[in-house]
Amino acid sequence: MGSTTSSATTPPSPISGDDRSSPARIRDAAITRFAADGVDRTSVRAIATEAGVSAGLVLHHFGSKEQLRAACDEHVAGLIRDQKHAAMQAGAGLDPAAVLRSYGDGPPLLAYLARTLVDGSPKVNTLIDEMVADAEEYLAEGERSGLLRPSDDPRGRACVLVLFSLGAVVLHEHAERLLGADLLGAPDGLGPYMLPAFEVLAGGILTPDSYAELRPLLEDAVTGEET
Amino acid sequence: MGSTTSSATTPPSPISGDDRSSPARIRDAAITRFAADGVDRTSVRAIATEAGVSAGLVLHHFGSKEQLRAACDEHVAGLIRDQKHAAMQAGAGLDPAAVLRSYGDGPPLLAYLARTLVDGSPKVNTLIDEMVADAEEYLAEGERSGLLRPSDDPRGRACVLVLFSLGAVVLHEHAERLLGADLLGAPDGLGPYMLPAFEVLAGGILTPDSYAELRPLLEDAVTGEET
DNA sequence: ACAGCTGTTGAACGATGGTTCAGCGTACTG
DNA sequence: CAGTACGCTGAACCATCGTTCAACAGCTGT
Repeated sequence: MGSTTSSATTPPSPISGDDRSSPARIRDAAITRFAADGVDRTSVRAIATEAGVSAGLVLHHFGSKEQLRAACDEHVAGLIRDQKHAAMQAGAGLDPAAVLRSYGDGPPLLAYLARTLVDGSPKVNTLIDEMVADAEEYLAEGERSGLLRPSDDPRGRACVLVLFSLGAVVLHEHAERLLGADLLGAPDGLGPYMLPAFEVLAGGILTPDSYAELRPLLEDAVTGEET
Repeated sequence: MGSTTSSATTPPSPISGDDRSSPARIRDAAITRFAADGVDRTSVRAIATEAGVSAGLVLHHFGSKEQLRAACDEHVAGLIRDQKHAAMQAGAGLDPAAVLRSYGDGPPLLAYLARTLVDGSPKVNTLIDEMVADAEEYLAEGERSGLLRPSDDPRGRACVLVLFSLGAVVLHEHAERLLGADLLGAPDGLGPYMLPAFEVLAGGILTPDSYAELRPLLEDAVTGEET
């Protein structure tokens, strides 16, 4: 769009009110586009347009699309870590995705994470590992305080809870269609998902009697198959 | 690769022992490649190579890559429905993915489903809706028989359980890394995931006291935000 | 004022991929 | 045996995309 005739005092800040440096603008534009359309369906030119720069500048700053993607992974992982540590001071508990929904202004972190979780990325993998470790610690703490039931396999339980929570985030499109719940946005609109999820996770679905009855059956079935 | 000088009695069955018709071979090859690499990263030529035909024939039979993808969606959805109805005679219960793991010989249905769940497809969407409806029915039956706890929101509970189960399947790569569990293969190797998952889903993670205590808090928080 | 550096652009190149098409061989039909 | 239809191939076409490169503008130091 030609505002080429206007002022243009300095190369930076060519379009609207965004006075950050070009690399930062490009990185956030890439995160936004990657989150919305996926990495493969996003072209370097589309990122450049979103950032208000030329395609050449994107490659000039980041070398290649793959390196840009790696930079986005690292940046998002860092932001999520910061957000998480800030939330740990407060006391956001079990849901590892809860701490990310409050992030409103910047790039769409949860949507980017949902994409990257299925595409695969070493940086995000270690982030997930950290989430599991944090969850395990949280669960142990809740166990000590009498809030949570003890588990036969604390680490396994932490892994499963993280998988459940992030899996629902990855399937946010279906959660929207099935329940009308927006898992990516602000905590508003979470209710239709959060209430039944809490019911299931808090109290389970089995009656106490059938739990005691079915438990050894499953253990035998699984261990019997693993010979 | 010329075996053009040889026999070639009939155009079909050009390579190894696969006497199915070319469209069926192409469709299954596409399902395999789509499941392994994703739709975007799979070229028509790669599908043709996997099926042992030329790229032109793929488009000759299916019109376009997108129509081929739609045909794969429909075929996989049909196979899953058959598999599900066959399993309903037996009695495979809660886990909607369990019925698909037993499918060993044909194309990788679960892996294809995991890809398509995030890419989005109308055909698969209605399949998921059916899974939720089936799960709700199963849960109601278990409720009546005294096996399962009653729920304040039966449909919400069914949705959440399907989301958890399919979400874990979509994140099978992380389940493998975190737990060493293979969520796509045969029921062997499921143990490291299934045991803690059963523990969480069956009995919940909260102690009965804290459940009764926390429950109204969450309800107030959610409904209070939804004004 | 001159040289040099940095940020930036626009055009161009090579590769890949989806799609089209003319032609070839084989099987059925009259 | 002639003719038509069909399955199938290989080459070619065109768009898109990642990437490279020469050139340009503004700032900086001398």
